[in-house]
Amino acid sequence: MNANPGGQRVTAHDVAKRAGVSQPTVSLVLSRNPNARVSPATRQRVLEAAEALGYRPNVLARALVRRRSFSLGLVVPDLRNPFFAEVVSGAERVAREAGYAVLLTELPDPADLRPLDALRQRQIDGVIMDAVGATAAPVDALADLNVVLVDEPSERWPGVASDAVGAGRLAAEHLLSLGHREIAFIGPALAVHTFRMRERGFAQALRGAGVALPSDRLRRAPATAAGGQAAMRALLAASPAGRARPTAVFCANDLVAIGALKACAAAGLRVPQDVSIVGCDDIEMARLVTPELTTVAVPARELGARAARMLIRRLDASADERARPAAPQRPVAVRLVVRGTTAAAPNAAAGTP
Amino acid sequence: MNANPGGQRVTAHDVAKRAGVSQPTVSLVLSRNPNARVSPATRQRVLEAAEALGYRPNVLARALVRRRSFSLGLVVPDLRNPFFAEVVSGAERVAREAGYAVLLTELPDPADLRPLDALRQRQIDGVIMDAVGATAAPVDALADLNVVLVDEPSERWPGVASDAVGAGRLAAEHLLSLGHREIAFIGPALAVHTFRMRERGFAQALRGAGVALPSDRLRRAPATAAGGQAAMRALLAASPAGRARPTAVFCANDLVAIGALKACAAAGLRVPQDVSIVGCDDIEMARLVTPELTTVAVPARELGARAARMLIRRLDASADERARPAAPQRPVAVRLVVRGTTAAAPNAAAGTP
DNA sequence: TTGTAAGCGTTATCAT
DNA sequence: ATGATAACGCTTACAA
Repeated sequence: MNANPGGQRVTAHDVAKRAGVSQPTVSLVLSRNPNARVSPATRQRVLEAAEALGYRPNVLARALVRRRSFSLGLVVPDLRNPFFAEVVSGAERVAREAGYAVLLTELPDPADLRPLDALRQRQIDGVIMDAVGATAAPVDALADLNVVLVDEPSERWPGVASDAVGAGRLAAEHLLSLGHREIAFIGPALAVHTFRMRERGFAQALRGAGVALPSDRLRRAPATAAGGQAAMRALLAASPAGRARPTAVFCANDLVAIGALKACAAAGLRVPQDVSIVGCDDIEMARLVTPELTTVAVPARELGARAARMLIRRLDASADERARPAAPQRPVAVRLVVRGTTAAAPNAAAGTP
Repeated sequence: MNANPGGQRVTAHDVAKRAGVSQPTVSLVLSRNPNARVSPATRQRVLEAAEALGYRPNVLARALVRRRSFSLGLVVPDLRNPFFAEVVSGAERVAREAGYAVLLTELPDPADLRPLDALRQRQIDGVIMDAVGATAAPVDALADLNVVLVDEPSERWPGVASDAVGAGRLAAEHLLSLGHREIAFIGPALAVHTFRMRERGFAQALRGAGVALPSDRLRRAPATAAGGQAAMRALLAASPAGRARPTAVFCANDLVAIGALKACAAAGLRVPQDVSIVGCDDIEMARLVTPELTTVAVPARELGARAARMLIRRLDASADERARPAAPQRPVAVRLVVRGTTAAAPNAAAGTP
């Protein structure tokens, strides 16, 4: 059983026979560098024979002898997160157009690194890893593998990242320019680098403008809609105590912001009249909620595309080039997208930047 | 250059040398069926040597000789569509746990089938294709390939599908039971089978209850939020003519429904008091809009998982088993999820089923 | 310019 | 029970 389930019948040998040449000649004309010179006549015959037989080279065999599989691993925690889906989509497109196959794997449990091993056994030329807290565990699971990290800086491996500090700053400047002074932040614990930087950029910009971000206005929550909802609820509940309710909130990503938006609606607060909300990422969903979410757009797809390009460039480079650390990349620019969830602070003259 | 970019140093040969056995013996003890008998002593030595050297078999070499790559193609039109992302996620998990690699490729242009060829050259054992209108073009691009289709019935290849007719029926019954009689439908052109069936189930159930679905209440629109928004706007604009405005709308998927929801908000209509909306799919977004979307849940992840299981089962089957058409699968069940966008019809006693 | 020979790292079929 | 030996389909010297 299992005789040839994959299909694939005709080999370079068959083509050679039909063209009346030797098998290596077929290889020479079909796959190799253009400087391998072969007489136009035989080249023609080989091409015709290949065409006639519908020959498709066996990439696995080629990989075996060339020790290069032209395939890339692509590792994300969870494809259902729209941000990761964008990254994957961008990376896949670049890889495909460069002739690389993409071996996709989710890494639901960052402690279980067997998926990485499976990729290595398949002789991937390199791997793109997104937000897997790569700083910690995988050090030896990734040993002697060409790695490019997305949104997770590392001394050991090159990577691409968005301008997370800038994202936080943009959000802060926007809210400040609308006259907000009572401002809160909702974001996850500091483990994930990108979130940490967004928070830092935001806090710095506030501080620079002389606006405080006291600890009771800094809520930690999982980077999900449910997390944002709960945090916003807590924020609103806590406020009556002494201080005024915040008039604006920056959320570490759009899902959190959308959760916060729901919490406001549930509490009978109007957005943006009573409270302004700014998200981050600009996932599709941001345009689908009502009011549409003001957010900082992070080009996730471009991030994935860049990661793939960087990895492929490194693979094409010589071994010693690859050995020395890559020049740090400029972070990918982000931009503020003003939509419907932000407005001038209540009881304050706007436009005082 | 390009010397060994993939890593991978130690081979079965190295293990054999260290264990003092022949290389095939290593293969025998490590990879093969348990009925291959080898003395406990040598087995032990081989295992130790492999462990010590950190040996990882080269799956490509294995694939070459076994003519079985243990890798699957996974083809979707667009990963950024959350429904497809779910399908991919489900399929990937099953494949991974069964020891298969997943070669993911987007097929942005259904007319350009080169990505399929790239997969075939990599000797995939089979391929899962989602909603690629597989009925038309790919017939020979998929020739002698093990194919499983998702949500696209075909006489030629087996597949998995959700109960699309049932989805439409559930939506209709829900609206009817709420007392709605002035009902509209928004969906894309009839090319995609699943959408066609949802529409059919919906229309049939209405007809069965003696409720008409006149052509001016059947709007065609792309299966996107923008499409739904435009269609809903048109629906509201057209209504004043003679007939009463519809009190309820069923949308072919959640994105369309969310667009419709936005159009209602823009028109100053309250949902669900003035108009009820039902979506289909139950993507995450459905719970994030306000009010939360009533919808028919389609287990997309389960769909992907089933497709992978079906494909793998076929691959494990004998060639002649595979030759005869697979028994048609029961469609995956769907279920109504009542949330906030549906309510009793205005000016009508509810609960008259 | 082209054919011959060797080998990539496995598995599979034999002997022994 | 284990070791030679021959594939698998291709690329890459090296001869001719």
